[in-house]
Amino acid sequence: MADTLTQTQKALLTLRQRVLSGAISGGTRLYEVALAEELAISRTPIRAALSRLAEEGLLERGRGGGFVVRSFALADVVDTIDLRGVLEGTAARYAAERGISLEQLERSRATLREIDRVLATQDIDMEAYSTLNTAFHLQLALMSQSATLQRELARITALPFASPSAFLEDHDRREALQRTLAVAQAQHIAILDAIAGREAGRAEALAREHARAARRNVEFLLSDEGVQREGVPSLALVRD
Amino acid sequence: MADTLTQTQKALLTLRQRVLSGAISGGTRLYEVALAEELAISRTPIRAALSRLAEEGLLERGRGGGFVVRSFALADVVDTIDLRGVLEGTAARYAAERGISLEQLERSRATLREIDRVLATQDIDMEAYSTLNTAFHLQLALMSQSATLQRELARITALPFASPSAFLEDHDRREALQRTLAVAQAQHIAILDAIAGREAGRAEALAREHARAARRNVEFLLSDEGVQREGVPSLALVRD
DNA sequence: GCCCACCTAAATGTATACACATGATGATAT
DNA sequence: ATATCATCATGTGTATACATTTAGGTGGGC
Repeated sequence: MADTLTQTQKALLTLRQRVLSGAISGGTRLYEVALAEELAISRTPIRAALSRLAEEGLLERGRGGGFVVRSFALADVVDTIDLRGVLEGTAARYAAERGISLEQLERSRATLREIDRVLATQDIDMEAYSTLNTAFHLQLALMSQSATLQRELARITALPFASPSAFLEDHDRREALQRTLAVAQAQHIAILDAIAGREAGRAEALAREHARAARRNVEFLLSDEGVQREGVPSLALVRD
Repeated sequence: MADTLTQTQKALLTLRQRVLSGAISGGTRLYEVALAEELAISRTPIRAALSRLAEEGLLERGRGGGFVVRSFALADVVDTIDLRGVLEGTAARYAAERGISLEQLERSRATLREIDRVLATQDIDMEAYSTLNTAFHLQLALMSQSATLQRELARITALPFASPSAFLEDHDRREALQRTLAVAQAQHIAILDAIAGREAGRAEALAREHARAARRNVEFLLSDEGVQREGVPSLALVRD
């Protein structure tokens, strides 16, 4: 059967979920034997899963073997979001410098039109926005025409707090959210416009600034005025 | 005994060397059983080694399991070097924005003075230069005060052709080499000067341009006028 | 009282037998 | 002649027994 999950895949899904949800806190060492017993899976697939989680950047290899859950301070979160901005800025610059096909341009414009449609409604469908937003950022990576850049962006973006659509779920105040999304969409449009107009420097600067909004969001959430961090899935693995 | 290599380490060293040297060409699939027989090591440590090489970016996981040696086209090489420039540019900018300690500044200045000394001799000690050059680039990463950035720079730099000291071994013409190194050293000095003077934009631009020199070097080596690629270790895993 | 060596428990490292998935091959029926 | 299905070869997936390493505690000697 093709839909049967291997033991490695089961372990991978379970452990990834546990780490991302914060069920296992940063710095915790993961012992193969303990996990094997608990998940009723032998050590071999557990090791394979741990190894892949290390590839994803969720675990670190400890000295003398073993794996430890990676621990992220606020500074790490901010730096990682900024780094996404730098990489997306580079992607935008490449897209502008190298030029993109009419098909690519039209596809991205269509995505932005759909986002406009979602934002026009009174009660915004956040899941739809999130999907479309992620799609636009993915298209931006593709427009760079650099496999290297796509790869590194995918790596960074795999961290939940560095994803382009992080921190969208938890806005308690509707009007603040609508304003934020309107600004973000204006930046999307400007980035694509700069790329279409071959304005490389402008495209890069805009994409950097776009990520900066996410950074402000985090800083607000983790400030005293922010909501409880408990309710924010993207921040589950961030330590105090 | 502490100096005894585990089987995994043996396999890792052997396989890494084979991939880096080009003994196994890009796109080749690596079979566990074959490697296990050949290296007289059981499959378990072989798998562990392959997994770590995938983490290092030298192998890719194939569909349906298995590992394949990653294949780099010229475009990938150029993009990766450029990416190093972008990341080092960001490191330089952070260093300038955030400020560095006097100890850090003096340490880097000392490194640059040593490079000056090496370059002043008639017959340049390339190994000494390479070591010092690598040290300076490492210090630049540290000055960023961003663990995230340090991590990503280390990842990129692990690829032989993206290392700051790549392509130093194979210059046939001495005077061209001396000119290249003099320019590079001038850039080093300017970058550190910009950081010390808190000139963030200048620091970033200079670090980017510094990587561009490596890019020009590759493009020359792979052009018709360049030497045979065979003699260039850094390019062993680059495909035609 | 302190330090060093040894011991032990608990962890990872290793080998290997077997299970399972997949794709190639060839025989057979239509 | 071709399509289909059984069979087999070859790969990874999994479990498990055993080896090895190492950290920590405990004892003895100085």
